[in-house]
Amino acid sequence: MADDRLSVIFAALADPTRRAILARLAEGDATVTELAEPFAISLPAISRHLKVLEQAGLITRSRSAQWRSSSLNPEPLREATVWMERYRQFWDTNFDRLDAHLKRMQTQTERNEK
Amino acid sequence: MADDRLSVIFAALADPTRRAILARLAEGDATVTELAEPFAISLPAISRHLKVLEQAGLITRSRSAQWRSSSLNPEPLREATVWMERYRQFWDTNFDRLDAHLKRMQTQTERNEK
DNA sequence: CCTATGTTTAACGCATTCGTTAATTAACGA
DNA sequence: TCGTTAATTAACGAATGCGTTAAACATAGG
Repeated sequence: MADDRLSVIFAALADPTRRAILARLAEGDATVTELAEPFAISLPAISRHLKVLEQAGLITRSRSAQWRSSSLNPEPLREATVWMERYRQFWDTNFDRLDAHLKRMQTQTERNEK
Repeated sequence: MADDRLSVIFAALADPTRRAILARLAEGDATVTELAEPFAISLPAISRHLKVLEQAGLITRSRSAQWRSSSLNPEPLREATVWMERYRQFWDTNFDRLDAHLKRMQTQTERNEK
């Protein structure tokens, strides 16, 4: 994987387990064990996923006694979205075209039904 | 890599060469050779990148004689953004300002094009 | 100090990714 | 038909990703 920031962010998001972890953290901070609970994979595997998310800046971590709490940091998601914004105009216009197309189809169908 | 749709999309975006190809295609369709030109990598490597982008649905391809033209399909970017929208509420308050800024930019661009 | 609990690190295997060069396929055009 | 151009496929190697189990580390608390 390339080591530029956006690549690291997208690569971190390219795993469903990691996206699920982010979804869980959106509901509140959690320890490693809590985060691991819904998954059928080992604790070390979760630990690695957290490291990936941390390196992408998507989570921050704090220690309290032997527990390490993770919390969501959505800033990289904003960065990723900013990058995609360049294409928004593109997809909006495509949608307009698709929408118009669908409307024409509908009109045609209605005519055929009469 | 997991084979769910979002994972495939994010994985496709996790490579700077592929993102550069998308950026180029935003300016208009191009052949494989044209797309390869800015990069110091071989044509087969570009061909593979295009395959990855195609499988992610980010480009569509057409053939005319011996040239294969690629064109941007931004729909998967919309999907990725939709996924990220869930986290928008967590984003930096600066984001609202940025978003407003981007919207203004777009409106301005649209005006300029008329 | 010893043990239990939470988490990470080490060491390994397997699959995938990304690049290469060489060979192959496809289509045009003299 | 033959040579040229465009692109893909084949075959290979090095690096990375993701999982495992076993061992190590860190802290609380009797």
